[in-house]
Amino acid sequence: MPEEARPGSGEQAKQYALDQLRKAILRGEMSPAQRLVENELAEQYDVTRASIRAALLELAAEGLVERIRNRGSRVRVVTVEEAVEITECRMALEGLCAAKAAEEATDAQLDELTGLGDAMSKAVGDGDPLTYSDLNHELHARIRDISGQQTAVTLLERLNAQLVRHRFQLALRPGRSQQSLSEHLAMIEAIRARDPQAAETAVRAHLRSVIDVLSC
Amino acid sequence: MPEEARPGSGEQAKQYALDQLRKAILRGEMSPAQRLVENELAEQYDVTRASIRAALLELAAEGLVERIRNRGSRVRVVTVEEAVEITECRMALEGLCAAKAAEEATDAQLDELTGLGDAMSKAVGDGDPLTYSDLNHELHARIRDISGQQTAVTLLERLNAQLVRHRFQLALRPGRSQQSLSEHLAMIEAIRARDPQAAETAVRAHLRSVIDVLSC
DNA sequence: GCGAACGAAATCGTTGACAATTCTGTTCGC
DNA sequence: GCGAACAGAATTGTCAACGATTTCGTTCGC
Repeated sequence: MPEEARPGSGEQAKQYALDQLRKAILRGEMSPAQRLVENELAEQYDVTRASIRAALLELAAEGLVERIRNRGSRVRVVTVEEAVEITECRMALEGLCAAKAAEEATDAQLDELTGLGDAMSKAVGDGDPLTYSDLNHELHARIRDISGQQTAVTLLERLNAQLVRHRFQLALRPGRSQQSLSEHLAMIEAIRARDPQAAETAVRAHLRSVIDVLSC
Repeated sequence: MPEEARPGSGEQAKQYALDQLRKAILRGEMSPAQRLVENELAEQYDVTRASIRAALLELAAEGLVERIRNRGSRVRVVTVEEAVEITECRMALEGLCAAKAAEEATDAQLDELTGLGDAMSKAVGDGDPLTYSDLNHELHARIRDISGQQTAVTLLERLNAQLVRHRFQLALRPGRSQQSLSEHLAMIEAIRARDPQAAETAVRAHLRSVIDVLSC
């Protein structure tokens, strides 16, 4: 355990604890369903229990941890059924974002998407599923940002955070990258054509295929 | 101010404070952008400041209040632009719910929707926009529930809570009820026909028209 | 030997006080 | 008269201790 003191004293303890905890959960450093005891975390991160408590409350609102009255907190375990539900919601919301992105993207932004597509093609060609997975995530994030739909962006970021554990599984399936790649390229092409309807359809088709892979 | 003591001592103070505050905000008892001072609220609801604090944190996560570091909390003011964004997200998510509802509704549930439609027609015929607005809300809620998509239901409930203030405005526009009614009846008809595609389209058309009314 | 009541340990919920930050009204210098 | 520095008040953020609830191991009765 590193137990390093936190850097700037001006930094707020609760925010620090929140960031550290979220990072740890997203990195998968907490095993699923692991108990999160407030006292232990307080000592580990060198903040008071009240700060940990506030952070855990916020993480619970984000859906990353589960709190049970007088019984403590655990990292939330997302079942396959929930992962499917979450992906269905992503389908709806990312479809919206893609349509708006197709309408509002600047030429520079379109070039950026094209570049991402090329990098993804290369990663698949090189047989590098980890890099591909990262680029995959970056592409979805860029489309969200380009849409300018702040409400949808916030919702999607929360939803995605809950899927970290299922993402690994998905990325490493043999043959998955190839299919995924063509779907992603279709998304990019539709946005480049500034065709909202086609962009939405492409994103939905892609996430539909993610759901199919998830549920088997 | 009633300043009544809370009923069961076994009830958790934070939960009590959270419920009371949420209710007060949803009822519009807090004027927009009103400052929410932790000490005042603590005294008003007869709980400690820590409980109020935890409740405010949770409400902030729900998007009902806004917190600024060292400056306090206010009830969040939803601009028209944000209301449009929120309604766009509703369009995506309620479209999903309607499609699933069309697939999974039982006969009894379909009858219930039909009954709601009849009541809505009657309310419009009677020129009773308030009752109509309530039924409107109930219909959307029932469709959500029937879909069984718990993730979408949770997201939608949060989004809807943020729109309370804009709902009144909308309901009282002259002639609005008639158009809204026909859109709602179309939604019900599509679900009764167990046609997911049509149901989604109908819901989207309805919310698209809500957006049009909102933005002018 | 087995189940139910009991008690100790662990953990969360709550409390009141203290420290840090921000805002506001005032005064000083120009 | 006007803007900047300053002190005071108000408010939030943090802390350590106390009280309540749940859990788990133990013992008692049958």
